[in-house]
Amino acid sequence: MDKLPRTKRKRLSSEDRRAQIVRAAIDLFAREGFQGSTRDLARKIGVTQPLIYRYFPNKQELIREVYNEVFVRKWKPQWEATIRDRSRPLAERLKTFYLEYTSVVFSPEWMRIYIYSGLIGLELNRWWSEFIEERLLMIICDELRNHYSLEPIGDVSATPAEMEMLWNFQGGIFYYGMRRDIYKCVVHTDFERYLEITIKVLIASSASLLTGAPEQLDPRLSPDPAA
Amino acid sequence: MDKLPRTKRKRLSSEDRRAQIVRAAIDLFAREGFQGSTRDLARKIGVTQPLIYRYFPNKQELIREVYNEVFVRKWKPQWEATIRDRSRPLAERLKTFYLEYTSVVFSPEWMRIYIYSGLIGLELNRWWSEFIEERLLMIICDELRNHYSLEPIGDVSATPAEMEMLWNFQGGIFYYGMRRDIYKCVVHTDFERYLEITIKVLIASSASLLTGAPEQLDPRLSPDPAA
DNA sequence: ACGATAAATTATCTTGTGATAACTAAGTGA
DNA sequence: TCACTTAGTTATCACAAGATAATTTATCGT
Repeated sequence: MDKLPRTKRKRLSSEDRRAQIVRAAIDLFAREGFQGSTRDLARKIGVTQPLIYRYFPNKQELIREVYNEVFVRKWKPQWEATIRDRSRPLAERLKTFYLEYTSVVFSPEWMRIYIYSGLIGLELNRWWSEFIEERLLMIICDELRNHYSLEPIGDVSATPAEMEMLWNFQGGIFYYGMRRDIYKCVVHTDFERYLEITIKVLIASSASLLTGAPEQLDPRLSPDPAA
Repeated sequence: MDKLPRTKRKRLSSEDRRAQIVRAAIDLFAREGFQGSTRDLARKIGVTQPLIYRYFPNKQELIREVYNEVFVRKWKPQWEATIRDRSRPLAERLKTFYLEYTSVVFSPEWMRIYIYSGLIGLELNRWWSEFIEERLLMIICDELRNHYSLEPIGDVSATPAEMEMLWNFQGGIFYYGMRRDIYKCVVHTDFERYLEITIKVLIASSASLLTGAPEQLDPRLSPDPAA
């Protein structure tokens, strides 16, 4: 069919070709799930299908590599420092972090592959949830406690109610992306606004959870919470 | 192989067989996604594979039937009345409804098929999201406004901020089920407790959204909010 | 320029799956 | 009881997909 010019078309270095295959695989699997065929994959990058098997012993290994690329390599350790930087207000730190985080996570590749893998039973999602819990939610929990001047997480571990509150927060953000980017639903506010609201709700609800003293939820509609 | 006794093994009525096929298909597709084969399906119910094609012209039609069974037929219109029943406190109505609702939705079949279909691009999920928005969130919005003695939704339509707040609430509940039943993560509180907390947060956050007056979030940890 | 190395292709095997057509036999009614 | 209807089976096709072996050829060091 569309045979591209034969000359100058071949012989990438081993590493380049491998990287190219992984990139194309991410795109393919995000679109069609892991049943996307190696033939389609090969066609996408203009090589023959058996070439894939020079770089990956089987399809499973290719899928595993896609995982690493899409999930593991995209988590920036510096994010943890951003959330912990107490020279800035907590709400601001959370907003900064989540804008960066979602700029990675709110992509069709990330979300679709995440979900496909969860359904296919590859235990990735549980692993990722545990990762999020340890590396993100625990830190936020710590900062929320600090915000209300309570003991850090090191001393008293997060309560079930705290964890669920944080998961509710995290889940809501994830679901916003699902509705907007996967289901293509109409969302009612842009993400930044959504984030502002939901962060305020988080901080306010932990107020009552932690101190028993409710805090103003939405400053827009009431006087400055300096009271 | 395991040929079952030949006698007395055949001739279900057309309707019974059809229903049996759909039931088995729900189970199969929930487990393996829509690429689950008609052969596996037939084997499950002990008939030959071509028999499926006496009841469904092709696999797509079978999938469509699975949809109807799993989603459309399981929504109970009376749920809407439950939420609207103003003789009971709003928090109580919401809890009652969501306990019933999640007794349907928090099943591997429902959730997995929901997600598979969303990824496969069968527009079901968008359709369902719109359904939820119209038949559930709008009603809750109405009741929240009534709770704070504001105009009903008929007069002033839901604001973007209200819709997102409600989606955050709904999404959090959905995500709880995902983590618990699909990803098999450890959840930190049982669902009933989670529901109580999240309903309180919803009502409290709409307080400030609607009236500007914050409400007590968690009565457990503070004095009676009669102050 | 040449020959070794390895990148890439061709040809092919096997298996699984959606789908169809022709045939078989269980139940039912006159 | 016999024939008619139809639930169910057998046999088979076409094709897509993972995987392998044998072969070809681009490229690079000498």
